[in-house]
Amino acid sequence: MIKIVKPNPTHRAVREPALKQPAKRMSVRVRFAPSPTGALHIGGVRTALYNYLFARKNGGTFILRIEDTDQNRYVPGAEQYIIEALKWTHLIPDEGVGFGGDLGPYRQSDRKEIYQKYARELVRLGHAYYAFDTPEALEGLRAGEANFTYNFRTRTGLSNSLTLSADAVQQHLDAGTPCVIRLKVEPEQAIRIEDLIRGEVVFQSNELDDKVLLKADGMPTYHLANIVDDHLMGITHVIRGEEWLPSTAHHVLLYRGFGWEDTMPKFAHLPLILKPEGNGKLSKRDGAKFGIPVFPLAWAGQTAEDSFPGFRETGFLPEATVNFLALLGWHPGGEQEIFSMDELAQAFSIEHIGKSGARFDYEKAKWFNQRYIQAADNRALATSIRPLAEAKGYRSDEEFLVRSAALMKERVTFLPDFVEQGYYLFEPVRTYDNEMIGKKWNPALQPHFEALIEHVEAQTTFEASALEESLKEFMHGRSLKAGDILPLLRLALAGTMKGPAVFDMAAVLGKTETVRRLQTALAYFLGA
RNA sequence: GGCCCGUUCGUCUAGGGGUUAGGACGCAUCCCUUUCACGGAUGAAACACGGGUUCGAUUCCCGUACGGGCUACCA
Repeated sequence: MIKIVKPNPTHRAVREPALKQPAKRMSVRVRFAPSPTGALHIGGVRTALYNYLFARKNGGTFILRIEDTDQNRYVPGAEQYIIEALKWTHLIPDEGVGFGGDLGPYRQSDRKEIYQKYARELVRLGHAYYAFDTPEALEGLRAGEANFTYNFRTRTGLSNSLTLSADAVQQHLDAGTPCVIRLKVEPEQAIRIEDLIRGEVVFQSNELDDKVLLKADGMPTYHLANIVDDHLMGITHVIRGEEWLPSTAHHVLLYRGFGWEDTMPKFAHLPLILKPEGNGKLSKRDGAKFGIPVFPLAWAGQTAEDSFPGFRETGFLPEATVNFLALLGWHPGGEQEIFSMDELAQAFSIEHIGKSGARFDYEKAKWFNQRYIQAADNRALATSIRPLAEAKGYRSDEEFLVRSAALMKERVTFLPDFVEQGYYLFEPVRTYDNEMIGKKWNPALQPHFEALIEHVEAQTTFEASALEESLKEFMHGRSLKAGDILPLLRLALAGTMKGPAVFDMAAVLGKTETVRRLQTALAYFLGA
């Protein structure tokens, strides 16, 4: 693997192109670049996953860059949330905020001066210009004409360094008049993009507006920051959501303007994740609407409306979450459904990413989780169950949890189900299935049941198969059918007809507890 | 409105000029099991529509419809 060492970009002269190596000889470098405006949406996790898998597949580098250039939308804690979410899903960046790396800083608010320098450079090169129009003035224009755009047609009648005299511009700059820097889009150009997922996409520059590159507060917009950073960080492939496709033409113009087109990254625009029902892309509000998590981790916002449950808290295993997400919009062909992270990385290719939006299928997500729980090691499950048991004040010793996990793993969907559906392994029966008791119990059974309790009490070993053998012998001796006694035994131990094999439950519960439950149940049966 | 993207079972998808259009989730039935699950088997279920091109289109091209995204000094 050839590692290209680059000098610190902040010390580099602006006009020098940073990277001259042909793209094909560079090792793959991809970035996940979320904005810390709140909890990371599950779609964002999928974007991170695809970037991660692409990097892994190609022996490349996966970078986390925080795009916090909008000071108004900054949400405290969001950055930490993003990092924690990536860790939970095992999408560990090789470089980035919180992960080191030589091409930082990786937080855009820490790179403000860099963008300003490049923005001015683009003005000098004639591909950008200062604009002094106030936001209010532009709003007024939009109010008058709904389709108003700041472009090659309208800019000649507006207040900017293209229409003002050099002196007037200098005066404004000296006086510190608030201004932005805009991209100067030249008309009559066709901009072709070779998208790795969609093929050729063509835009006409006449349709494009003169995007703001540097805002009046000195911060760059996404468009400028993204190009400057991708270039300085040596990004080879931009894998991002489809919502960015329309602005990619502007991005290409920026690469051209800076003279970086020969090292421009390749683009791959991912299809969106759609709502479970109805139209449109999955949004955070859909979580409450459909009663499903749409975030990897729970998020506690300022208000109840801004607080959301997460996959983790719902009881999803990270591996199942990743597997589910990976197949939402991508499939390698073939008939395999269950993939480990290594297998995903091995099988991954951008060519197999679908073009159309993928509906968020929660039933499928549940199925994956169930499969992963079934396949999980009992001891690993015990570790996951322990905090849940402790939270309820249940016993949580290793061996007991391991045995409980073994009994319940094939009938749960989520981690908390172990202590909720299977609560009777941890605490006495809360409610009995009266309908079933009505069907199975009759007073004539009382002496047999009493004898059963004695019989159980007399057991020397308390292991499932021995117990089963012994009880079957007991029933045979009294001419009782399994159907006469076993359902009642189950009801006594669990209160419900659902659950693990009775003898397994008895063994896990232990003799003392089993006898106690039989006694309690008998009293209940007699009273019922 | 304008620009851009998309459309195979209900859902996620495989496939690709000639296939009984394959798999998975979900659903239904059956088997296993004196519980519930797991597992196994079977079944119902799809190429949006209209024109081309072609001996032949679900597959290629063009329209239409429908869906989606973008259209900020947000990302």
